[in-house]
Amino acid sequence: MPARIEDVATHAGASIKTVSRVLNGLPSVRPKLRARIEASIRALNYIPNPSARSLAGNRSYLIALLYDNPTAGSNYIMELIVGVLMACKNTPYHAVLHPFESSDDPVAAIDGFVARHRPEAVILVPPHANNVELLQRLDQLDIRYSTISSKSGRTCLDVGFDERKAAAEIVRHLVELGHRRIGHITGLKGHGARTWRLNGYRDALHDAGIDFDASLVVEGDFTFASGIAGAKQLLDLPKAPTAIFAGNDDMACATVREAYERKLSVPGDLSVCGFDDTPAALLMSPELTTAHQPCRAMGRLAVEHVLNSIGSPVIRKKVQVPYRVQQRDSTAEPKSR
Amino acid sequence: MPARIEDVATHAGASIKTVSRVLNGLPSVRPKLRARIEASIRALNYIPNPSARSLAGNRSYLIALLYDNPTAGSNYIMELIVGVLMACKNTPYHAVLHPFESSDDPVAAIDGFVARHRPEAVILVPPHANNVELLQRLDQLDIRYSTISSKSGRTCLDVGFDERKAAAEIVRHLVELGHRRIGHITGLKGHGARTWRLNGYRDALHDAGIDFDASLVVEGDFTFASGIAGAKQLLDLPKAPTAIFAGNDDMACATVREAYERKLSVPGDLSVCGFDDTPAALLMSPELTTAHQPCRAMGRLAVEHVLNSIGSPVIRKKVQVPYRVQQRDSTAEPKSR
DNA sequence: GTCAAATGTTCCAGCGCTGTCATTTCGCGA
DNA sequence: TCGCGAAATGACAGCGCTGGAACATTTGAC
Repeated sequence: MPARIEDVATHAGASIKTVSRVLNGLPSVRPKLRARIEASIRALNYIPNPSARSLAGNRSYLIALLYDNPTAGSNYIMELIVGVLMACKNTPYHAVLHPFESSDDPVAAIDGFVARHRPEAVILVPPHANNVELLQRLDQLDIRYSTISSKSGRTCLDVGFDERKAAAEIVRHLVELGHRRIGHITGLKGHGARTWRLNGYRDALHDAGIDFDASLVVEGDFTFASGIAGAKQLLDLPKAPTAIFAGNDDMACATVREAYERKLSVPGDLSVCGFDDTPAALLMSPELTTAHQPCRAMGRLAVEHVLNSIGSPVIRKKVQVPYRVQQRDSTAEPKSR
Repeated sequence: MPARIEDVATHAGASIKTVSRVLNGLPSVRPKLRARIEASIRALNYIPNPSARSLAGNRSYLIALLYDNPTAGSNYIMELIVGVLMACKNTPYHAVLHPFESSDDPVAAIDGFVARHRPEAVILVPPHANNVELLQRLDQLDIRYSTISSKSGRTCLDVGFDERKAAAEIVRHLVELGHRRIGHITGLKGHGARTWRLNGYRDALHDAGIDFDASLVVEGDFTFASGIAGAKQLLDLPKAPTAIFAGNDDMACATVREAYERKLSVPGDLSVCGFDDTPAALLMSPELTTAHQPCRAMGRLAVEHVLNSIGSPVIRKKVQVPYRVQQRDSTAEPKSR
């Protein structure tokens, strides 16, 4: 049987309540007693019983991670999870994963989930992070949350990185290589990522004094299939682009595939870049030039910030983590300049 | 304030204890009363307080998923997690993820984890699933566990699929295309996957009446880098193979890369197949022929079986799920036959 | 119709901790 | 040295549920 708080109290010659104070980092314990109690805790290898703690304190010590049901290869979520778990490690909090379809009624899903687990904090990933109704419901329930890369302004606390600047940096890299006709396959409408990356693309063109050509921007939805369609559309253009900036890595892979189908070499005949730096970016041949999305850091920060905000009034702020553009082998000078 | 068990009892005109029996599926409640109580539960939208339940019943309702700290792109774990979460959905159990380095002292790590969370069941993924010391410790602690694809015979309950047969099927596919010189890049020593896949390779050669040629089998460790090294070694052979069966998809991707470096076309000059069917297999050009590893199903089954075994004596059995060989575009007839 | 066995129900204590509030101790100035 | 207010400490109830024992009711055999 593991040690209980009572055992620690006896061992340290203090009262249960005082031990509790030490455990919870409350003030009003003299340093000397505190040290003695801490020693007893270590000596007895005492670990508070989480259930008893939750019950008595009416707290769950739970952080929920809400994300869309991953279809396949959601490396993004996996990395985020790693970051979240790492951040929880040295806290009494513990993460509960809750994947759920954005197609279901999200507010009802939240209500059910909250009733069941009573999380003290929630972390939301797009698309849920963009769902204003959902965020409002959480505010109503007085549950602190932080979002990852939310495009919604009303978010309580958002962690992300400057996707617009990263996209611009990628496109600038293409411009510097000598490309003038640069295509873009966009992400899915409604996602912040779509807008930011598209805007970054436009920024870079503008900075380089290249006129925006609407025919060089085609609609995608972040899937491989949409990348194929987008690449076809761009490469069928009377004056095809010499480089394509795809809105994410999957669509970039699709673009490479379509280029190969047309016997175009990458990067010889066509430069391709993606966005996200998924593991596939390194497995591809050639390795994909892309922007590295710092998922682990974002997960970690989301946890740290949201835990800080528990018990405090709602703060609204945006936190940005550094990103990195990975120049690899899928981009090169255009053949004819 | 949410409803408590007492409210349900009052509402249904029964005692608290009887409601508790209904909640826990215990016998000794007349169908009529049971139905009335169930109606009250729904009417009041009652959900038992998990902390109170755990505290009073001295149970945690926790299933731990132990895995190695994923370096990157661990789609395998992600899919497993999805399966595990799905299986927990309609049980009172809830999953705790615990990634930890296999290089640390695993037994100490387990002891710490168990002390903190007191999981009622544990699911282990390789390499931890192969760690006999770890499994013994869990037996000592009287914690039921199930393993995924463990190569250890002493495992309590293992969920996997017939990797040997799957590998043989892949190699047979190459043989049927007309290949006679088929190379193999192995997995990391110590992993069951390495042995099973290698044995499957040998089985298929044997069945086809092709003599085993040790020079066609080179050491890999499941990483991309080792795949490059392995492919180099095989393609440098005086009589290079016309097809390479890599021990996993990452090494297959590396083989494709190395082929491209040498201006060999895939599958024209060299057929390549992998194993696992990671998302990258579909993003590659050409799409990779590979064996689909049914991770979700394995995660789900592991949960279901291990939950059944809680409270019962240890059962030792192996459960196998169906796999699927995905024939795609990275394999074709050899050029010269 | 009777009685014992079987089935179903109620009562009560207590799981291990925290919150409230009463009590003790301390530090400091007079 | 004493007295006082503030800080430190402790006693106790109770969080919501389950387990076991005691009690009540039903069932079935004769």
